[in-house]
Amino acid sequence: MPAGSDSSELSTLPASLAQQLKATATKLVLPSGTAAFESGHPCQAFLLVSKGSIKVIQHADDGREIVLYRVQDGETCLLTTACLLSGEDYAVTAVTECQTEAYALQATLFERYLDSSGDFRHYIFRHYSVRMSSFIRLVRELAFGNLDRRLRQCLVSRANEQGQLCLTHQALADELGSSREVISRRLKEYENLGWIRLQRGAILLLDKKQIAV
Amino acid sequence: MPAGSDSSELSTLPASLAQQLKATATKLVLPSGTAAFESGHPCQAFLLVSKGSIKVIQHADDGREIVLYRVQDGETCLLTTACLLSGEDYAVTAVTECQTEAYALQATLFERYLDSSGDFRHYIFRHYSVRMSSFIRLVRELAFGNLDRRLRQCLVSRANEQGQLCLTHQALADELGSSREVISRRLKEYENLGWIRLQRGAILLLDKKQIAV
DNA sequence: ATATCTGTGTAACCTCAGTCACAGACAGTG
DNA sequence: CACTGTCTGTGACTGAGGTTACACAGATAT
Repeated sequence: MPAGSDSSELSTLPASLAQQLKATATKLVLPSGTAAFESGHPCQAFLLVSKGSIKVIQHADDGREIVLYRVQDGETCLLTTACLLSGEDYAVTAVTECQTEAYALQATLFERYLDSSGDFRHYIFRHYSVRMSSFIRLVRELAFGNLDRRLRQCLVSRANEQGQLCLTHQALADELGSSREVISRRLKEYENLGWIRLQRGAILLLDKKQIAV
Repeated sequence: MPAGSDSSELSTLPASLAQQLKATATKLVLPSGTAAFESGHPCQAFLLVSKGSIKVIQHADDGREIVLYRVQDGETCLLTTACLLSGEDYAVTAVTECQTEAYALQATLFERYLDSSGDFRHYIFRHYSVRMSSFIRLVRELAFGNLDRRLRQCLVSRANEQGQLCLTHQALADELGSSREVISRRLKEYENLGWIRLQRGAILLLDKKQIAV
């Protein structure tokens, strides 16, 4: 998550361009839990998140789900870009995780920026690269990795500076495409090992070093 | 060069641009089984396959492997693009599956084309979109799907017009990130169901409709 | 023909993770 | 306070798929 830690508001874009984008786009303020877009719907606008967080989810037939990635401060949704460019419908769903501010750029405007602004292109391309790498990692973990490692990574990467996560076991299961009982079991193990302390609706990491392997 | 060469060579690019690219790039002819690039190595040039096929592979620690995607006639390697743009090393390996012709474009040249040619950009972006969708599908299948469906899809998609595949069970296992015995079992089932006929080093699809579900 | 290599068939086993069922535990509400 | 919904803990079961171990068959080389 190093990219997201920037001082928010499209900070990786030159100020003038960011200004211009904001001026031509529609500003949205989405409450927590809103669907930014849904699987099966057509894609109409390019999305730029200026503040907040949107998680992009793939649903299984049986109700399970897995988080593919997050779009946070100053980032764009790559799948939106992909859908815009290919004209396909969304194959995934996106939900805000907290109140989120975003700019929606009409498809035609998006294309115009893409053609006219080198900075904008670099910005988009850079994101593509990062996202691609993260997908590769995800595929690797899913194909060969064990849930154990994925859960541990998830704990570390989602904890705040104090090593605390305010997530239920179910939320973690949804994040990883697993089920609640499995996660509860694992977490209990970690607690017995002294790595974490479990609280209702929260987890405290006691030994980040041990967890992150 | 016969006029027909355009049909297989970078056909989605305007002829003039394809011409220009070829002129400024280095042409490579790689025998079957050559590593086009390897995990851990830096990325030095943009790759454009004009003829043949390169498979991009992710290795597990235990020797298993999974094919992430293929780069074929007229396509580019997206991970190469991603690595070039982000400056990261390759995290995967690429191996030619047959004698393959490709054009290698220096990183600086690549960036120049990206800046100067709208056609080139569209070409690159289009590919990104397609690849992205396929990754989403792969993640979905890995996270929730069963091997059965993946194997069946693989059989159908890799068969020639006569419904024949010249692949060993091991090769199929490597394609799917599974192991030989598991694949052999499954294939035997399919044969008992009358869907396929097994031969040494080859598989004959008898009932594509049934298989592809 | 013998030896060797590669590919396939199969049984027994093991592990991981998902599911079912249920019991508490905590927090908020009327 | 009791009631209710949400969250967690746990045991028992199940199934998919990976692993081990061998047998054997077709191909190729000596």
